[in-house]
Amino acid sequence: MKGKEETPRLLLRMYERMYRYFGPRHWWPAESPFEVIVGAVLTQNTAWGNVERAIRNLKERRLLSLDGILSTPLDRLAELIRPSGYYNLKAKRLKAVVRFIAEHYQGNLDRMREESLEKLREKWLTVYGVGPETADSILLYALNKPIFVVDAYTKRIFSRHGLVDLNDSYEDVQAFFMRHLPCEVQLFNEYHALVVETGKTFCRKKPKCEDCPLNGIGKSGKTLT
DNA sequence: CACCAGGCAAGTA
DNA sequence: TACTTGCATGGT
Repeated sequence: MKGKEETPRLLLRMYERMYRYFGPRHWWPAESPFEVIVGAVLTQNTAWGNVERAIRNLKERRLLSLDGILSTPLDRLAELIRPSGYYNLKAKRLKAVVRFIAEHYQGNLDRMREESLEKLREKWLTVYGVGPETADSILLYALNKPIFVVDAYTKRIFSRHGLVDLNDSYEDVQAFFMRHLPCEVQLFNEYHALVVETGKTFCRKKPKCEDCPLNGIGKSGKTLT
């Protein structure tokens, strides 16, 4: 009864700690909403640096567009995105994604933005290669819809602090954050970006927990793993 | 050298 | 519903 009511303040304090440590992340790093969508697929279980090369390859050939990806043969597309890993798989996924945008919205992302968050999420989840995190990343970072993005770092960090369970489902964890945080696009944008930065910096194989901005906060004063 | 990164789908029990 | 496996490059 009393612990539940302070969760919102705790989550905001953790946000403040990360923000003061790292500053604004300026996510998503892309020049256009379409580039966000492509990046969201390419970064699946892949380091962002590898994605940047793949995106650069597409840009150099001026193929980073709906028509560009639609008209590029599958093998050719796979070759261009090779640095991002899983390239055969991701080439198919990119094709499915651009087909979806073309067929349902005439290739117009502004039109897509007019639909409700709930409807869009449901539709994106039917697209081949688009799971919950990719769908939510697109909704938040390409379409500016207020939804909280969960990833592996989110589960690691917040389960370590005793706020969620490691084997909670994606939607469980997402519901936790959306229940306790103000529903604001800008907050969700910065929050997830800061979680990823914190995870990358302190929560990898050789964690330097002693400098983590989240140390000693909340119920578990322990360090991250 | 092994291990892992801003997941997902398909197959199995 | 809840595991398991394949997908693959590049950095540490």
